[in-house]
Parts: sequence; structure tokens; C-alpha cells
Amino acid sequence: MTPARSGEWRPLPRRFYQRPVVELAAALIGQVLVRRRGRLLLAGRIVETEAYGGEGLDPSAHSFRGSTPRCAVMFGPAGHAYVYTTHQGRCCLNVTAEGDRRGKAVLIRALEPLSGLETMRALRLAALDEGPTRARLLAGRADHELAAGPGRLCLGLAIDRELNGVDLTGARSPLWIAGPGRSGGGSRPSIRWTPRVGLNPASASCAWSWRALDVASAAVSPPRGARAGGSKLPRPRACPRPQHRTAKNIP
DNA sequence: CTCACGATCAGCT
DNA sequence: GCTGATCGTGAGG
Repeated sequence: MTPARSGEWRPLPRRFYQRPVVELAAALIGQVLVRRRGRLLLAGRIVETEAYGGEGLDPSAHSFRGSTPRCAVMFGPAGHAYVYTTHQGRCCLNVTAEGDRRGKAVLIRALEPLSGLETMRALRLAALDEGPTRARLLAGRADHELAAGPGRLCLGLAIDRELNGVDLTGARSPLWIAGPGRSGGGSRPSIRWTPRVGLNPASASCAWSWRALDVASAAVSPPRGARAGGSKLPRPRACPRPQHRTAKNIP
């Protein structure tokens, strides 16, 4: 936001990412994702993440069946960006974990915008078709909705496949993750665990509560299609026996 | 080459 | 709360 605050946004070191992936998903809550675009900094506080396990361990992970051209970055060192495209030209951002080259990563699902809000709004709008609803969207898009969702935050922060593989710890990186700085207030966020979004409810991995979210944030992404603006926290998708992580759960 | 499948989103009921 | 759009990716023939 302010130059003084942006000066506090230094990249977290490699060792921050070198830990079990579920632990990293929790540790990322409250940190600040920063995107440098020319002289402009776009940034938001991370409020929602999901852990994805490794090859042969987590059927929901792209790395489950081993390295492919798309997910090769997951098999690289920790602290790099894995950006993949989903349909409708949208992207999702993951950060690699552990560095054991077994394909573990954390999906960043939602941010609370901190810096560059007008640019985020413009980038989001540019991705929509021109039409009669455009003005209404412009007026109605609340700040906390700008990056509430994995595809939305990539649009708003101009994150696309060109950033796939970038080192998040690099001093000159166009993308990095920083500590909360003074604005963090010193108190650790309160984390709630739920099953991950979009899984087949019948799948065994649906029982693993590997989605971490900041209970205090209004910017967490709804599981699917729910109207924004409501104050209710998202309800986890119906899954058999949701449970918190256990030693057995952690790949 | 062809086919099936989503780690989604916006709009409407 | 539900539906349709729409296309990159990877597996298989």
C-alpha cells in the first residue's frame, strides 16, 4: 500500500517452504503475496490455502501419476510458483513445498487485497465480456471479492503461465511471498480446517481436511457459486467423515 | 488424433 | 443453490 509498508515486503527464505505440505498450507495464512508489475506492486494477504500431496499419495494432486510437462515444476525445489491453466483461460497459483521432489504444493485460493486494488479491479473487468452488465459489475465489486478465488486472484494480480516456475525467494522475482510486516499486528491468524473444494465426495481424499482458511476474513472463496456479500463463512462441501490432519494423513 | 475431464466463475432462480 | 460456458491437459488408440 504505502511505500513504507511495501519496503517491509521482503521475500520469505527458502526454508520457509521446506516443511510438510499441510504445515506449509497453515503457515501461509496471513503472509502477503506480492506481484511486481513494472513499478506497481499488487499485493494481498493470504487467507485461504489447500495442501496437495505427492506422487502416488494424493489422487487429487496433479503430481499423483508422476511428472508431466504441465506439473513438472511440482517436482522441483521448494519455494517456486506452479501456475497451471484451467478452463476458460483461468490460472491457479500453487507454491511448491518440501523440496523433496515428490510433487507437493499448496494452492493459494484467496487473498484479502492490500495494494493495487484499482488495478486488480481493472484486470478483473478486462477479463469479462463487454455488455450491459459491465457497469453493474463495476459498481458492485466489493474490495474483498477482488481476489476471492484461485482464478480470480490470478486475474487480479496478472499471474499467468509466464510465471510458472519462478523462484518466489528471488530478490528480483516478479512474484514473491512476504511476511505480514507491521500491518500484521503480531497476532497469528485463527485457522479453520475443512475438506478441499471441488473433490469427488466419494473420494477417500475428501476426508482429509487440507483446506486452511482464516476464520476472520471475509475474502475466503465460497465452495461454489454462493452469492458474495453474505457474511456467512463458506460451508464445506458434503464429505464423508471430515477429519483433521493426522500422522497417517500426511504424505 | 480423439476423447473425457475438471484444484472455476458468473449469472440467474 | 444450481447451471452452462469452454478449453488445456493427458491418456489411449
